[in-house]
Amino acid sequence: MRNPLSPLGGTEMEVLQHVWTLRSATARQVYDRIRANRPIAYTTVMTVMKNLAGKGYLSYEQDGAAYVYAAARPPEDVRGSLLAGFVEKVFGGSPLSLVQTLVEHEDLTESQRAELRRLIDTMEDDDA
Amino acid sequence: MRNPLSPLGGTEMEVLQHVWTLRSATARQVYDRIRANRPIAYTTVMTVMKNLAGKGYLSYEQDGAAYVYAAARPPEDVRGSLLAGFVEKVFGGSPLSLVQTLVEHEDLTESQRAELRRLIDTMEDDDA
DNA sequence: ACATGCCTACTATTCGAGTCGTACTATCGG
DNA sequence: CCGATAGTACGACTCGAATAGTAGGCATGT
Repeated sequence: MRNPLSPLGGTEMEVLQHVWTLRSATARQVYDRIRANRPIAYTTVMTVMKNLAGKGYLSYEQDGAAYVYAAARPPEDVRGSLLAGFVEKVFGGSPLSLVQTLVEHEDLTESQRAELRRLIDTMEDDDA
Repeated sequence: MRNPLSPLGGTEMEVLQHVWTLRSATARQVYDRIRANRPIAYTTVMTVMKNLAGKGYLSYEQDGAAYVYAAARPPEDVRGSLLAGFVEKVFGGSPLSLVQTLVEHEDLTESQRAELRRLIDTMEDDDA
């Protein structure tokens, strides 16, 4: 795909999420966690993690026989980049359209909406 | 890609956006609009549009020699689905994390943030 | 009638994500 | 020292998105 909507595929994101959650993880750990949800081969997880390392999303260091992977870039940066691309390509660059769609499609609870408001208030306080 | 992050690629989204904007469009019209931004072959646009029709995103009817394409699904539905998948895969299913990242990474102007607040207020009014 | 131009149909190629198998290696308990 | 266990390296194959070339059809003006 010469022009992907996202530079990361579904499985790559899945692996990344697990590593982020665990802070640092071996292929085995990630494999076990994914396995809890769906079938996948151990070698597939390994390959994906190596690819992610090759793309600069993960770093690793050797611990005995195994590699221990950790985030090479702050999760928030990665999410931010992905989000920016998504807003651009799906919502024509309008973050507001995105939020509008979000509140219309996702069923937010009362408390979630309150939280959302708080978030925006905080943001405005920040640069006030 | 057996497990894509998004069911649509970058060029497919690009074409879709143009058709949505134009309400209905021929391959030629979309081709011209994309051409204004980057080089692409006319036949590529045709192929993509046909693919999108095959996937149920576009419909078409014959007008003389040419096909006129139009949205087969409401843009908001499509955006909603894509967004839901995105929230799930990139933000672990938390719309709030997404918004948080949004306000931190996108440089929103004062008026955009005000608009954002208004959006949420409206939402709460709606189901109150 | 015919060339010109625009359209479609069909086909092909490339590339990356996803998936996994096999073979090799290293570590550790006994 | 040796087998079992667990890890790595490497390679292979599929599929879909992206890209585009070529062939053929149908109008229209001269």
